Amino acid sequence: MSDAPRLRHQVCFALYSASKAATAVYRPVLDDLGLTYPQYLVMLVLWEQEPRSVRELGAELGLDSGTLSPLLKRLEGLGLVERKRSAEDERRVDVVLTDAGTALSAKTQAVPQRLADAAGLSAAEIEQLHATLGKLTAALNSSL
Amino acid sequence: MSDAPRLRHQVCFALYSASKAATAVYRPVLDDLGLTYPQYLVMLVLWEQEPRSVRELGAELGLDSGTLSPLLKRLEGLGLVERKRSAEDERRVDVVLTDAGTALSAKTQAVPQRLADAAGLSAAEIEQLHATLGKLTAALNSSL
DNA sequence: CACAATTCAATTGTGCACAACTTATTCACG
DNA sequence: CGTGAATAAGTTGTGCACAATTGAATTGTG
Repeated sequence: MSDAPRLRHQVCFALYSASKAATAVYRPVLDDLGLTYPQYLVMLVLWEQEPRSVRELGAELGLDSGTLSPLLKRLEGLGLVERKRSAEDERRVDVVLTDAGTALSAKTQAVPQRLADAAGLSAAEIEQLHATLGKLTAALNSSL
Repeated sequence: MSDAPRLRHQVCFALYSASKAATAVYRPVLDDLGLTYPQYLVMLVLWEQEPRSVRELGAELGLDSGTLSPLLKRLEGLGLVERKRSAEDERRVDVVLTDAGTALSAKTQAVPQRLADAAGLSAAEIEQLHATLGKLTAALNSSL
């Protein structure tokens, strides 16, 4: 019996639980903005730079068109983004922010602080966690 | 523009990406076993101790009956578990392993090693990551 | 230039996550 | 003891994640 892998010993489960807990902390704040967590991630990418094709968004976030297409349709329904076929390459769909989408950025300043407040970790621990997760994700993705 | 939170700086996104990458590493192995990752988590709990009520499984995994009820129905369909109303408390449903469910444990020995191999982190780094994630999850969950 | 291979986005289908609600059972307290 | 509160599991509905497929546009190569 003790030769079976145990739940509490699995780093994988620790990641899964931490990720769920983090999005749960964000949820009430994002609810006020009318966004889900993945929608917020897409908006973050667009606030940094736009227009972005569906493919570029997917590369940044690690999501495919099967996830992004309906998500972007919902963001468009909310009036936050617009989608239009690229003129140069008609395969591409460029996603741009509307005025409302751009304006929403100002209301999200407090969002990351929420996690930091609830984390119960020192700035140094956060920093190290962030660095280790980055190394881990890169190594895991390159092993596929 | 630079006052907007940026994707790469968000620990939340690092957790989200790492968790997805970890389950992606597990996926081909679990596919061979005919399990999804959440189904594997449920089996891990049952291999440690059974029977378990739906509520107990949910408490271990942080999942509610809305997620577990259909998942357990699928595990039952695979012939790995059985569900029966508890005799003492007819509100409860006890989940027990079938012989096939118990036997499956032997085939999962190599699963966690897969992640360790692909992680590219030292044992010490893994250990520290695990500890930090545990602290973080506990703090986040208690802040809700 | 023709046309096969590739790329991009969308769609379909399965399964997970979670909120809200329903129903059945048990518990608590008056 | 009886009834209202609490608890357990299930269902419904929405949205995300991902595999597989489709169809349109582009690219590369002969």
